[in-house]
Amino acid sequence: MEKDVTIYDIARLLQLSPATVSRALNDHPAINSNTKHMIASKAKEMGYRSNMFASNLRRQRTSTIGVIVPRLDSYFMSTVLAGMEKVANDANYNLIISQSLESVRKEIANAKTMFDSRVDGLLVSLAADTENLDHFNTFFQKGIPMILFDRIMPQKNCTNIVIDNVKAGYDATSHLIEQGCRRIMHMTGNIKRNVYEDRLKGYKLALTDHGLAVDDALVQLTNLTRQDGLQLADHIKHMASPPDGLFVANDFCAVSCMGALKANGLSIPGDIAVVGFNNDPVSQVIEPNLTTVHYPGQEMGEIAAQSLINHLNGLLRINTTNTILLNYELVVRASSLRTPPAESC
Amino acid sequence: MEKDVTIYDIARLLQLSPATVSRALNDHPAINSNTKHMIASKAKEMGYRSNMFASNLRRQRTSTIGVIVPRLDSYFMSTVLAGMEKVANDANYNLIISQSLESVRKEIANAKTMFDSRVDGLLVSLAADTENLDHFNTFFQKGIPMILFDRIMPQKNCTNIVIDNVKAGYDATSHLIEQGCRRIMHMTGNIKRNVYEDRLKGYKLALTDHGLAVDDALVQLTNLTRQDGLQLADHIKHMASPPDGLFVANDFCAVSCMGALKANGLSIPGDIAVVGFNNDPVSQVIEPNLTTVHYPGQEMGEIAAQSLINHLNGLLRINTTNTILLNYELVVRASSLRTPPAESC
DNA sequence: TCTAACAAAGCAATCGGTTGCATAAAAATT
DNA sequence: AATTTTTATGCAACCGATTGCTTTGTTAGA
Repeated sequence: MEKDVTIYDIARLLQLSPATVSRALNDHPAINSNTKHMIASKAKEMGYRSNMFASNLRRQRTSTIGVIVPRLDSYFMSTVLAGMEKVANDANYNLIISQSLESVRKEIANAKTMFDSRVDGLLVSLAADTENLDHFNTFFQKGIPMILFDRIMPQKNCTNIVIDNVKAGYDATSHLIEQGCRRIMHMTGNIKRNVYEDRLKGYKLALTDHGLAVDDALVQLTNLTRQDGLQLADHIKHMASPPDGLFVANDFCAVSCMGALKANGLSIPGDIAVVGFNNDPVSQVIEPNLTTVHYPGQEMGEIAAQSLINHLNGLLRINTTNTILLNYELVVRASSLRTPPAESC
Repeated sequence: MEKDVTIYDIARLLQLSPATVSRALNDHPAINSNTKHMIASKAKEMGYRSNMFASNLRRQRTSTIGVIVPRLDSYFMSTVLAGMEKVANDANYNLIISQSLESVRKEIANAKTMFDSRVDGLLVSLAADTENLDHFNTFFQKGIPMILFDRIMPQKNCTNIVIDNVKAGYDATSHLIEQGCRRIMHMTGNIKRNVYEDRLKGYKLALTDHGLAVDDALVQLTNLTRQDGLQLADHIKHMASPPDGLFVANDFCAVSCMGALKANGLSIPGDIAVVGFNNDPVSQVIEPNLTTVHYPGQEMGEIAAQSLINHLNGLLRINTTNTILLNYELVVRASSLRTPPAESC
């Protein structure tokens, strides 16, 4: 447990002042480059590492970014975080990650912890039941920047990073229609959340655009759990006129539902064509493989982190930008593909 | 962007010294309880929050725990992290989480970042190809405690938290044998990692204990990806004498393999009974539901974090403890259940 | 040769809590 | 009443890096 090397140690050995050492290590222009090299190599030799606390205390910043996500256990989220980590590391920022487990209560607690940890900025994807951003007011008041991604909510001075969920929902639904579906069911999550609300909007829009009626009995609002998937299959089984297409706002739930539908003797995509959302690896495990909407998590994470860091470094004001839309892609697989395209209008 | 409240502000208003305020806020016994209450309420009223950096700087500790895991995107890992977060929050510790993405290179970089962040302790689950713990030497030298969980490696002065993978592998294999399987294949991961090595050991032990020969052609070492699952199914298809039982060390891979096996016309569990590992939600999505080994991630996370924190608080020396074994459970589902038990020896 | 301009480095205060030691006041003991 | 003990608080140094301002030394220009 030997003592840490400080800039004072380096200064003493090199007969310099700590100020010079500090400036040299921070590549300050007023320091002679020979001196810089000498200091840098000595520091390395002695195994010096900067004391972030002293530095943070003086600088009044932490080089730490807080991340709050609903859950960590999705393929999508893990790619997002990988992207954020990459960018943050490169820029010498640390990440503090916490999960709200889809509950505002926990989200509020997380926000408080982040605030007390004095993060320089915040990257947030909202919990299912978050209705307002009041718990982030302390951040807004102090001018601590915050970026919302994926699960967003309009907010002054706050950049949002998303895909166009309306359009994605529209495309998914249109695809089913093109495959000959005429009674398309949609199961989605809590429509307090933009992602689900928007996908629902897109779904409805696609129906009307193609001259199909919107039937509220065909829209199921659930929590998108495995259980919900099973229940939907059961529900479909007992419907007088069951749907011939199904658009589920989440792959995992779609897959569990597919299993139950098949068990009920329905053929997919023959009797009912299915489209999911997110391109979770599970979509390629189920038989038939699930058609789904892919969007790049890694990229979303990178962009979110980079935008925040640029803002912190004064390179980009995030309050002038406001929404960044990323591209998505409808990945057509067997669960929805009826060949040849049925055109039985 | 108003100025932060400090203990000096509180001291001035209350006509006390900063020292008293500091002690009061830390519940120091030498401070009168009336004074404590007065200070506490004033602090609350003024919206005081402690400056962790000043505190850390002086105390020479960070109240931060570093966590390095192979990946975040598994159900198991997310429950582990949830458990850690819970315990850490309650004990006023922060978590810094990073993923090695199964690569030593990244793991080394993560360890360095953690070291520079001066975490008080480390919770680690090793990457697939980690062969030694040299990159943690800086921690050992400084006496920074480290606990390994799940993916472990024997190390002096380092508590390990695991399940008995040998026994679990043994049980899984025995279960298949009891269901009448006589040619049991085992697919596992990199056997540099204890979890896979041990499950393999258990598999072999079960075979010999039941008088079955160990056939190396029936042991497949892969990366347990979806692709590997598909390839195994293909391989099985072309085997002269195919197996009648399959034990895969990972649910996701097992499930992808099952899909391909079924596509090849094999019936599960009739032609081939399958057991996975981890009790991933996907095991309940596949048809037939997958028999698997469940073990409590949340609990593992809680125990790991609590042990570390106890050690940091001097309540428990982790170098005296050494291995904590958690219970697991074989969850029997349809993928392996042949009723009535076939006894065709 | 003398001064202006610039480059390089040092001084010392600062960030906000923490803590060993000293002190003062009150309570207990003789 | 005098002394010891206990309780409650204050003083001031300290943790390690940063930075505005000053100083010293050097080079260029007059």
